[in-house]
Amino acid sequence: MKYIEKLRNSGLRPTKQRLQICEVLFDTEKTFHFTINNLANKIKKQLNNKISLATIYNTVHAFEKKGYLKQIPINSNQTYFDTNVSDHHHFYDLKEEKLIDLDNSDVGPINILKKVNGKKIKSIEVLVKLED
Amino acid sequence: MKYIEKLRNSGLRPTKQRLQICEVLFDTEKTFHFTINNLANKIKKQLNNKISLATIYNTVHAFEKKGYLKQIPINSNQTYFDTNVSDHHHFYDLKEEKLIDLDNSDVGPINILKKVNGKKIKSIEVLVKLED
DNA sequence: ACACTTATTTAGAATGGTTATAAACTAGAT
DNA sequence: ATCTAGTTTATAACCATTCTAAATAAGTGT
Ligand SMILES: [Mn+2]
Ligand SMILES: [Mn+2]
Ligand SMILES: [Zn+2]
Ligand SMILES: [Zn+2]
Repeated sequence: MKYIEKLRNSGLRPTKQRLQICEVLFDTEKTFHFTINNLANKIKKQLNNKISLATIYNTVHAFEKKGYLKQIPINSNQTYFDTNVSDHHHFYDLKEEKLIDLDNSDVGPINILKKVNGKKIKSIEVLVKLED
Repeated sequence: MKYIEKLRNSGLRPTKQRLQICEVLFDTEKTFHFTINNLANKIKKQLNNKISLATIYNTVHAFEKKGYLKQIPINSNQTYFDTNVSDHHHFYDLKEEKLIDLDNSDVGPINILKKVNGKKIKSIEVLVKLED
């Protein structure tokens, strides 16, 4: 399996559950945005065996910490994650409650002129809300 | 009282509770960021009478809907609000878990090149995460 | 293959921010 | 003063997320 090495190199044991979650998350043509609930449903459909919700939470957080997933800052009752971990931004369609990727090239270069004493910039994220 | 008209014009009855919350939120030199929990504590300290948590939630949401407060898109277990309703952006200090305003002039002009069929841009919000 | 250690999975309980409920109260209108 | 719709309130319910602790599985050494 192609994810075994990736997991081992990250200090994560390549368990059956993690490998299956990898398939659901990363064996896709395109990257996508999801909530834990979305992911649990997708897993239920695609896989024959059950993975407990606790494991899904654990795995998503482990992958996020290792940089294989990104959390998207957005106000929702559920946390949104992104399998696209490159630097990029988002449209948020308020009516559809859907995220749409904005490549860095779709947003002009962003220059932060203000500095904060002793802190450095870790990330810059742009959220563009859309209405009809 | 200076908030009575403002509330009436918004179709909100100027109740004692709403007027007091207005004072706590808007009778300040500087604008600030808060969670409902923050606000409830501030109210407890500044006021002699009690305002129920339900009323604080109701009022904050009513004010948000009327445009007197802004919700800040950020990943936290609590929702953050802003008494600064002008177009502006934020630093988020990951260690201190604090928001810092970024004026529009602190961020170069942002030009969104991508368009979405039949949708128009409602807002553009930049979140700059800070680490040590 | 076996024993041993440590990581992981799991069901279910607990947590906690937020929202819903429905009864008491109040502002504004007549 | 009376009426009506809006508001406040205590409390319950909701529900995404985290915690717990016991069972299971992976890795390591022999
Ligand atoms: Mn996380
Ligand atoms: Mn709201
Ligand atoms: Zn994305
Ligand atoms: Zn602000």
